[in-house]
Amino acid sequence: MTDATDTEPAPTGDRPASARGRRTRDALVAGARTVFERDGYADARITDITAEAGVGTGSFYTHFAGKDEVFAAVMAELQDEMLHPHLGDHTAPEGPVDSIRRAHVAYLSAYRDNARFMALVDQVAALDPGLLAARLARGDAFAERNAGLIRRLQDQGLADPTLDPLPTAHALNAMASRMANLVFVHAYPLTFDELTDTITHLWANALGLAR
Amino acid sequence: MTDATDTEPAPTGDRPASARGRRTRDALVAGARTVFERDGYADARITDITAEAGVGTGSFYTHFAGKDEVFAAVMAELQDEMLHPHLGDHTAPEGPVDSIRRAHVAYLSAYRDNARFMALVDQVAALDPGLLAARLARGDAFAERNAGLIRRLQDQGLADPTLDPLPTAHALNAMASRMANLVFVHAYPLTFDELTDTITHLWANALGLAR
Amino acid sequence: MTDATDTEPAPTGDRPASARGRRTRDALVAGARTVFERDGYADARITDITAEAGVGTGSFYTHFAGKDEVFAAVMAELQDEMLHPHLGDHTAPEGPVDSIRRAHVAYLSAYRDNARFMALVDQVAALDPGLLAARLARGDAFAERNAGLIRRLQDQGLADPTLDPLPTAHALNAMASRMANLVFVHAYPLTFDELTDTITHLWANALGLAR
Amino acid sequence: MTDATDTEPAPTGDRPASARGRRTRDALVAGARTVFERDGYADARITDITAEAGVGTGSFYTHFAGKDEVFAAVMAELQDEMLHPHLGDHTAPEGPVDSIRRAHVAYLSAYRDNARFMALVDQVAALDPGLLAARLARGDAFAERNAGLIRRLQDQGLADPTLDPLPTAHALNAMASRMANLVFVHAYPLTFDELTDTITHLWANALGLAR
DNA sequence: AATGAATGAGTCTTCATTCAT
DNA sequence: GATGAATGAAGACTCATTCAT
Repeated sequence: MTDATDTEPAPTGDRPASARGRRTRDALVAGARTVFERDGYADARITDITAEAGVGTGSFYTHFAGKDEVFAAVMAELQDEMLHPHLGDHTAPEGPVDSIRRAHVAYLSAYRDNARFMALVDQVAALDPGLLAARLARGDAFAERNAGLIRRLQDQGLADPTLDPLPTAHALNAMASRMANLVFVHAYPLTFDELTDTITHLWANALGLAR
Repeated sequence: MTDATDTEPAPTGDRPASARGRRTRDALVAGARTVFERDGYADARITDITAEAGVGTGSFYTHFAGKDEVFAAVMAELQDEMLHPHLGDHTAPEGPVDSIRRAHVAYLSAYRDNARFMALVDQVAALDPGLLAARLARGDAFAERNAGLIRRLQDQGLADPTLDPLPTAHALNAMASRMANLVFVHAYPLTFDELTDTITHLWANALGLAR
Repeated sequence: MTDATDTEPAPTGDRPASARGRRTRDALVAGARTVFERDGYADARITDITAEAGVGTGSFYTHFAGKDEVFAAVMAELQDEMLHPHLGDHTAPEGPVDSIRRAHVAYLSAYRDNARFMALVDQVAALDPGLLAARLARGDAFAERNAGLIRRLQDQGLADPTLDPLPTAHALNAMASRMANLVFVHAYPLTFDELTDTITHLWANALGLAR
Repeated sequence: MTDATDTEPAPTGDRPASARGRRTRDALVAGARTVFERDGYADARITDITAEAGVGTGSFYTHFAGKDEVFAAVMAELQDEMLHPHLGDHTAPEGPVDSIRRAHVAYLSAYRDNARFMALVDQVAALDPGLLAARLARGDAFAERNAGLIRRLQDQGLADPTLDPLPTAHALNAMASRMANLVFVHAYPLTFDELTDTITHLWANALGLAR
């Protein structure tokens, strides 16, 4: 990765040790998010980010190696809010359709609240190989989780047993995330509830849960 | 409105009149596609495109106003192959599931054959407002068409009557196009047939066609 | 050296084909020489060179990849004037001491006329591995040539036979070039004739030509 | 001249009073030498030097005003080892040729042991007016000393009386120092003894000592 | 006296676009 | 219509230096 001549301190995504450093870094991440959402990834200039953060130009490079790295930092900040539906605990008193609805309400709310940036993530992932890999890995993890649920529903005789759980999970997740994009980013005219209903309904039908 | 000094030819997307002009323009579109697929949209330089096309730098501007315009020209080239599933004629002797499968085989084949560029279209649409509008409009048209089919199936008592046809069509189209992206662009391990089966199966289930 | 992804036109030291290109390149080389002599190598800015040449900033990169390359071009321009003493034809009617004097007069005149730049060559060679190699190779070639003369004088019984010709040639060349530097660059108080006499005298003595 | 706001400590080359300060300064000088020898003068960064020294960035400026000053400090460290040949005492029992040889053995050994840094001194002298003056002054002093010897040898009838002692001393010193550079820095293939012999031989011949 | 994060002036370099030939 | 050298605005990035702790 690095060789003997590489004596750079190599800024990483790590939080800085000192309180001052942490403050500057946080300001940069916040400023970056503002600028990214306002100007998009390609048009965001480093100096706009530092100006927005109220720090000097050079300070950017104390904390990040380049635009891609701040972007990753902003993404990381959102990680927890941004979990794809993982359908909670299927043994809850609620039925499977309720589980599916609840998970999507959580996911779609998070997407709605961060819509501008979520759109960017899709866009930028296509440009940056590192981000792309991370995003695909995350998609795999979500699908794995949901595939587990599907498998259990099949075992209980509740879901269509002829579906291959993993590809099915991928496909249904894709449906949900693209619809979120369409509605929250591109203002497709659907209320939050209509969106939730549509997705829940289609998941339920697709898995053959309906009766 | 115009005066004697206004000599701008104002390049359009129109085919040039002269044979020489047409040849140059075609070379540029072909070169652009190669370069876009190789380097992506953002990293594609005008001079790379002209070099690939084997024409002079300046000739680019005889035919296009900028990168976005060549991109649109490449897209136009693909337009016909690239129709989303529009499910043919539902009165055909085949059943509705067969119609759905046939439409997706057509769509997925086209996507597979142009995977690299299709990925770009998604990417670039997010960058360019003009392209975005065009893509959304196209998505709307596809969805409208499929919504018509769904409505007819509902009228015939074959499809779940509680589904709202238009949002449903959008959602199921989104599922298909994202899965195509996942498999053909990001090499998700699914054969062409497995992909077709999965999507057809999920469409059928989601619409409640299954018996 | 280059890999398959390297599609750059890669500007070289070659003269450009078009007359316009040649004019621009010549202006840049001339401007570079002026700026280098005025500001030194490290302090010479690309924009100063282009301003001096009366061309746009970008034009620099049409012709050179960087500061080192213009510098090499300026050096090449001087190559012919800047031959180290190669002592002419030893069979001339003049005696060996006259040959030595004549060669040094030529060399020292050239050095004097280009003193400012010659000083830079020494300086920059130490910074740039490519230039260093070129300079050492040139020094080797000069020494080889003079070693040939020394060998012939030894064969004729005129020069000290116990001297190893090649190291001797290197050492005496070094003496001449450093003295030229001292006098013409650092203004050591010696007239041109005094310098010529001193060097010629020391060469003659060192080779054992004196009687 | 000074007012209450003038609190600058004005760092000098002086050793600091406190033991801690002395330790830091010594570490910086040692680190600077390492970095200079590794990266050259122009590419040596202050932060590289402090990192190498294991001290904070700011500490550099407690002890030095800039890169040129550390460089001078490293040079000063070498001063004693680095005396040009000053030919000892000509009244020693040994003959003049032996004196010359002995002096060059001392000089060349010192050069060899510090070759990397000696090369830098030449390079940097050309960049920094202060260092240049110091180096020229030192060269003058060495030449003066050797000119004294030459004068005495001439008075004793041992050396060519037609040579002007001072320019001669400069020229022969130049020859020795450039050959040392060629052999020890640029790896010209000559053993230490061959180099010593060549230089001693040429000095002796040039001064007309031979018989 | 030491620290190291912050600073921003200073350059290099790229590349879309123009236009004389 | 074609050409490709010229252009210069725009931004990324570096690193010597400062200064609050």
